[in-house]
Amino acid sequence: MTDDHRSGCPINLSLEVFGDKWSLLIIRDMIFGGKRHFRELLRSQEGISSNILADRLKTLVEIGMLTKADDPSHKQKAIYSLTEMAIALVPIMAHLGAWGRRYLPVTEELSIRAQLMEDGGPKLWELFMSELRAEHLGEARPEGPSVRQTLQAAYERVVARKSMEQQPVDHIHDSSESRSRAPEPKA
Amino acid sequence: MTDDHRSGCPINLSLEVFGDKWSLLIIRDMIFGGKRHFRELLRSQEGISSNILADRLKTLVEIGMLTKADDPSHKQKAIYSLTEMAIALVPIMAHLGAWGRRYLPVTEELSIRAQLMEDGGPKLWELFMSELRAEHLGEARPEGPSVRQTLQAAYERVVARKSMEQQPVDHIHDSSESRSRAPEPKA
DNA sequence: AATAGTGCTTGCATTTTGAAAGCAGTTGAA
DNA sequence: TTCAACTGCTTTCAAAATGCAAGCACTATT
Repeated sequence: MTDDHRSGCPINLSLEVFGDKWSLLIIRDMIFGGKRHFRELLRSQEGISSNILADRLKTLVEIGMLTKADDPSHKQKAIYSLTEMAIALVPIMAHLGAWGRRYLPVTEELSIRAQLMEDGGPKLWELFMSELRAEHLGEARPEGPSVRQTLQAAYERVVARKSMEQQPVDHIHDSSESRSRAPEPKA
Repeated sequence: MTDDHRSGCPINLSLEVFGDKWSLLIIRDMIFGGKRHFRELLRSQEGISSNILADRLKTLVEIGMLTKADDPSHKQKAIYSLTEMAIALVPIMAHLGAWGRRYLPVTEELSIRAQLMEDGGPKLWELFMSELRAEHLGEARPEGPSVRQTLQAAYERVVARKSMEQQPVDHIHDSSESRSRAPEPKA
């Protein structure tokens, strides 16, 4: 049972599910990064540690946002899949990305996907969701180029351009991350 | 300063702002409940404790989601106001509510607002946001009936109906909360 | 036979959360 | 003028969550 919720409010219940700093990032990496394995998810931008990842994956499976299965190619590999419950978060991800892009100090390369999602609007989100259903639930893959690959390509183009602009040569002498908003104070 | 973010990803940065169990509930109570004072916010459905509330309000003000001002009517009262940054969360609240309603064990009375928001769609959200800008930012109030009052009235109608349906008489003999989905197993 | 994965688990220190009580004022009614 | 109720918090201390580092029992590759 364990039906001890703080209240039956849908917003509260949603927060009980992913009101923490990691759960949504795992879903994000599965949706936008196409990650399916533990070790892949461990290499997140934000550096989740293995015990936390293990705990969250377990919880997400219990809740019904993910399913876990054996990978036929490797006896020790597990494959995690999104359920419809998790795929239904795509619009929320898009809104969160748009909101963060507008009000928070995002970097250009890590927010280009959010921008494309925002520009694409609900139609693109639906297409992406169909694609995810194909990948994770065995449905028929929609026609046309993959949304995830399109987003990924845009990301890589930004990374390439930025490394050209700032370091056309080969020696790296600075590691400060450039933000796409709020340029350096003039010291 | 304190620019130590885990990454410049907009979803990550959003979670750094309200990736916890309480911050969004405070915003929810201000948006949908019209609450502006500490003691009002303390009486949340979920029972936030005063130290957590104080801490979150402080953080939300620092981040720029809220502003704090003296209440002219009482020398010890503070009034909290939403900024545009917080008002821009209305669509996310709507999506979160819709998602929770679909996948989690919500109660009917606490999810009727979410249903009306979902039915109303982006047009209603925009109207609600205008109303909040009037209330919190001093802009001109949109014409027509108040969205919040409409939602509140619907909530009260459900509460009234449910208390009629289940307890037409006066003695209460059961305190189990009825959920609007997942009826009791037939034991 | 050695090396590089595989999904985790185990300690253990640090940080965050949470319930309860308290506090220095202010206000409104008797 | 006294007093109870109310104001936005703060303090205390226990419990829970988080996070880093290391390790583990395998499996697959070379």
